[in-house]
Amino acid sequence: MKPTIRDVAKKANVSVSTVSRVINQKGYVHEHTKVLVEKIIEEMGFIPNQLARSLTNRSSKIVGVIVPHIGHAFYGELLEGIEVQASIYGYKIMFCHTQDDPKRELEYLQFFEQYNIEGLIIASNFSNTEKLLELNIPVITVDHILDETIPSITSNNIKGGQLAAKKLIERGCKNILVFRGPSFLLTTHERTTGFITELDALGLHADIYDMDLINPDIFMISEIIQSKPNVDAIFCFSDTLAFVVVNMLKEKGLHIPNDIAVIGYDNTPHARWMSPSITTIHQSINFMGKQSFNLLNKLIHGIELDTLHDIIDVYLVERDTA
Amino acid sequence: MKPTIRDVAKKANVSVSTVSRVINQKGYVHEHTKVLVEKIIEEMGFIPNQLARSLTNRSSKIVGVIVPHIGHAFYGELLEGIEVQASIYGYKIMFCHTQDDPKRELEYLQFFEQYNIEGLIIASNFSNTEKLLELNIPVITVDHILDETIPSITSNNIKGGQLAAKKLIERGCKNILVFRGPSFLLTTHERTTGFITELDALGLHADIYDMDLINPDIFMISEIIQSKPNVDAIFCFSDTLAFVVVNMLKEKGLHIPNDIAVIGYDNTPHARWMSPSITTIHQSINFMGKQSFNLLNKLIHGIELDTLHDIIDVYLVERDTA
DNA sequence: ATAAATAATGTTAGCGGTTTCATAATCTTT
DNA sequence: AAAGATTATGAAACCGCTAACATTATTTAT
Repeated sequence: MKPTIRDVAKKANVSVSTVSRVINQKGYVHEHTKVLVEKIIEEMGFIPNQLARSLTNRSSKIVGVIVPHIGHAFYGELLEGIEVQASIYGYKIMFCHTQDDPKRELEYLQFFEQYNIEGLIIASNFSNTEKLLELNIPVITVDHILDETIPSITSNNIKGGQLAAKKLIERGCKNILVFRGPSFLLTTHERTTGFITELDALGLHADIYDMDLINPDIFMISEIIQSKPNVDAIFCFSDTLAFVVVNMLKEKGLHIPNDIAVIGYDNTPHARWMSPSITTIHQSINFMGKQSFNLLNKLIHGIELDTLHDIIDVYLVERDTA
Repeated sequence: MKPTIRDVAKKANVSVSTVSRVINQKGYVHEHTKVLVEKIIEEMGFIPNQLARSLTNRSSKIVGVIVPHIGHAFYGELLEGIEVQASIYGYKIMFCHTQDDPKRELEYLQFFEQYNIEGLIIASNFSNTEKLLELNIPVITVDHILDETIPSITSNNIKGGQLAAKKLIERGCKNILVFRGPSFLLTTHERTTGFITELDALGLHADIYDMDLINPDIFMISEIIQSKPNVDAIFCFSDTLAFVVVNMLKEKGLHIPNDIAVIGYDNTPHARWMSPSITTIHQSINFMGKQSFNLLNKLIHGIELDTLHDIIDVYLVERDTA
């Protein structure tokens, strides 16, 4: 059986509170006894039971993270960023991937509550804002904004759209297609807005299509490209999409970027490996993850925020497709 | 403040033990009082505190998962599989990505212990087998075998190698290159063995190179291909690698698969989207994840195992590169 | 030297549950 | 109707730890 604080106390011939003081480095304890207790802790391999600790302090040192799909590169990287930062501050993360199922979201919210989690990071389009606020713990959202009052970390999607537009304008493109994401996402709207306003300023126009960013509908894409023979640029809202598009255009014998330019989004490794390598908008997903935890951490410790909604910078990575 | 079991008991005018019996559906409790208590639980929104529960039962309902990098598609998918299955059985998962740092592994092992995790799934090349066994909880490994006594879920890498070899032999390839993974991985050896034995049987030979499966060294690959002008097949141990290779070969104006055939490994989405689409060995990573949890779950509940080392089947996905 | 302040340690009551044991109420059985 | 079995409930100890409070030992100040 694992040794408890009482076992240690008995062996050290002191009271449990003294041992507790030693572990927590809190309150008075003589150097002598401190050394002794530490030696015995070491000897017995005593590890304080965090569950019991949490019960008394109501601080579990756990934060919850909700993502739609952990298997997707974006969320994996995000989670990695969050976890790295969390571990620095001694926090463990408990995660849930909802698969966009509101039932799972709710279920997990309960689980999290049962474990006294100290804060919650939401990267899914959570449907139940009220339940969230009932939680009475700090909550933040990442990559989207659920509510004006809930702090968030988002990417500068407007700038992302603008950068892409500027690049295409600079190339002299006039006949532009936008393969954007699903219209219910804030990111989709922001990128579109950024892109369109730049074009508008020059009286240019773009045809916009809603797509699945993760599992591109190859047939649909093919149809669209087929039906628009004189398009000279396509702005894709994910590298995955750009990837499929570039392959398709090459198949048709079109020269990229001379006949048609392509800009992707995300700067995934594949964008660099592709030939021609894909010009894309870089988002620091990992950094967003880190900042998410930092934000939550401030909230947990009652540190005042400079901004409720932090926006992470993006930049254009110039490569061979535009 | 969250209501506790005592709050419920008071409001229902019963003792805490009765409420406990109701929550756990255990022991005698009159139908009347049961209904009453349930109503009040509902009313007050009472959720039993799992931390307190764990303390008495020593069952935290948490399992730990250790992966090297959560940001990588393989581990993301694995984790997704594990989590889906775990949630079915009411288990939460706490994970750690070690970034191949043994210090982080040890650190997390301690954390896990503090939280009384009930079992541990290891997908990293854990360095400290003794510490692991000291843990006194069920441990399994996935995608590799750490120790003959530690149950595992692995992929049928030997068959994977064989399938690739058979396919290339069938195409009449004679001048074969293998871009495999790092030599310290079991998977690397198994796939190599499977591949080579098939070739050996026909007196064929292959040149083998060790590579980083995740961040391919583009320059090195290019050098090798350059220096071997009459190669007619390349077997890559990851789709990522195959991806880079295919792009490079296309660049050189070689026809795939007629001039040179390529087989990848993993069956990632990109393999399908690439043009030409990549012939590859499919591993059900998600399924491996599910099976990992199932295996661990059996161990946790003392259910006897049929096999200590379960091997998940693979198959060849025929596409355009071979 | 004595009071006051500080340091060192122990006792004990929780935290929010589960569980054993005791007791009371109800139902069988003969 | 009395004894025995079954059902229903409560009191209290305990899981492993923290923290408030009490107590004693040691300094420091006057």
